[in-house]
Amino acid sequence: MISVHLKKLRKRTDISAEEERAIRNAVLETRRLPADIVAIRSAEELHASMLLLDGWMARSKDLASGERQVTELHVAGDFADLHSWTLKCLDHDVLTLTECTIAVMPHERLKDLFERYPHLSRVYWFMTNIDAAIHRELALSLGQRSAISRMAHLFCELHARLHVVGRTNGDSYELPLTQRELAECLGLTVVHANRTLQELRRRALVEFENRQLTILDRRGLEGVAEFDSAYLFLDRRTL
Amino acid sequence: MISVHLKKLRKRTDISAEEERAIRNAVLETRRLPADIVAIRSAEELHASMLLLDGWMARSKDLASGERQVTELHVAGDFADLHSWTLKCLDHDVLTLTECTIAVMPHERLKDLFERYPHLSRVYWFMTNIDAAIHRELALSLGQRSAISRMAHLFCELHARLHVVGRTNGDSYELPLTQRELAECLGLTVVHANRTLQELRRRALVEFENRQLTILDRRGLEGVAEFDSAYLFLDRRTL
DNA sequence: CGAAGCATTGAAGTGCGTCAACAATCGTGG
DNA sequence: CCACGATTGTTGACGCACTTCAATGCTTCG
Repeated sequence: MISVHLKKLRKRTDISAEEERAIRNAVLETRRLPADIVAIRSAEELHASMLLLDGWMARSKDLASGERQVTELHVAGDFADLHSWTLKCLDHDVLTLTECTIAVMPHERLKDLFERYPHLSRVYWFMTNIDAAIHRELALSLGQRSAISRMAHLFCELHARLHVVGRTNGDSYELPLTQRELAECLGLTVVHANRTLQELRRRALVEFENRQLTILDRRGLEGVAEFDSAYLFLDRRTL
Repeated sequence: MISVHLKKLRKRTDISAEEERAIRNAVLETRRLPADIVAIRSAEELHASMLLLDGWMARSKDLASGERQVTELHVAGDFADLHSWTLKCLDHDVLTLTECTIAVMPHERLKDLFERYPHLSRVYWFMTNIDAAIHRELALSLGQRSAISRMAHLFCELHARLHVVGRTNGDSYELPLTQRELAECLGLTVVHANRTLQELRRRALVEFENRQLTILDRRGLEGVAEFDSAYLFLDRRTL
């Protein structure tokens, strides 16, 4: 199951067999989490990071009024909170959106792993830098893109990220989010997210039924989104 | 001059004399950059990172229409693009907002530094994680906060960050941004940024004259902003 | 001193939010 | 298997925060 994570890493750089063993040995246990729980509460002290092997998670922050912003979605292969290993506690909650399978990596083991394998230290640092790049693209969306462009952009990004880990089916992929959750990712109200989605359907850019998102017109969708995958750093490199 | 950077690090963790020497030795040269230039263009190949010693810089991304979003402001002591050492090229531009003094740290030397001092590797990884936390707080602002709350939040954040490096004067600090640049940080138009600023003045929360920002009512401002400095990780820790 | 950038103001428009109702779907227990 | 309550999706009417456009005065600095 952890192979989905190695797939993500190997899309970007070489990981030796020995390094792979070391990564696998850093896993304390594999666990299942039910859907719709707060897996990590903001500010709570942490001693392990969670590698998401299956299911969907989200990082979210909220205001006193209850308004919530999802700052990043996580799919199979993502480290949901690798940053907790230096931060010790998080500035946001981590939620499960579906039932999830996670691998638990104690911070102690991560420390050993990174000291023993400086290359892996660079690889994972690189991965957290990609996370930050995703955050910046989100800021661009929330600050400057229209609702329809924002939503189109999210659909493009998720396709690209899921493709890396082999979770797409042509131009289609499973997207188990409610419109409320979608709205929370996009800084919109549910009502407007609904209307925006309808507009994307009306323009024959996407379909979204039974938790399945299908991109009908890739060029068109990417055009509306001004999507350019460069910020996902999908090219191979030496680290 | 690099002492401002060490100040920032030592606010969070211990840096030994030997480590300090190593950091200083990683600097190839110190350089001055004029105001209002693109110091790094997005996607350009990089071989060194820039440590900002004096002046203000900004990371910015823009859309085809020319609309621009500033994703982070940088002040004295900040690494403007530490992430370029694993990313090789950036997903955003780096601009100078004022004349700047920077220390150039070649990626080769950073690699040596981090391999020789795993502790520093963790320290700098931690710093990039703080950057990401700042990004997430920005996403919350852009997605959920009102214009006035966003602006109040930015003023609070900058005060906290400048305080760490000793660049505040009580509740006052130099803020050499035009209203256009302020607007680009906040995802607003210049006109509305102007009106929002006036509203903050009208409520006697801040003054902003001659590039000098003064917080008149800290509690009030933090209240409007829902500001909580936890996401800046200002406490000391062992890494 | 003139030109260019910057701050400010007013009037009018609009994208998205709010409120409220209802329909469709889903999960659960009887 | 159906009944049900709860969650999710959809629609309409209306309101408002922010945008757009356009003009004017104010700095700043060659």
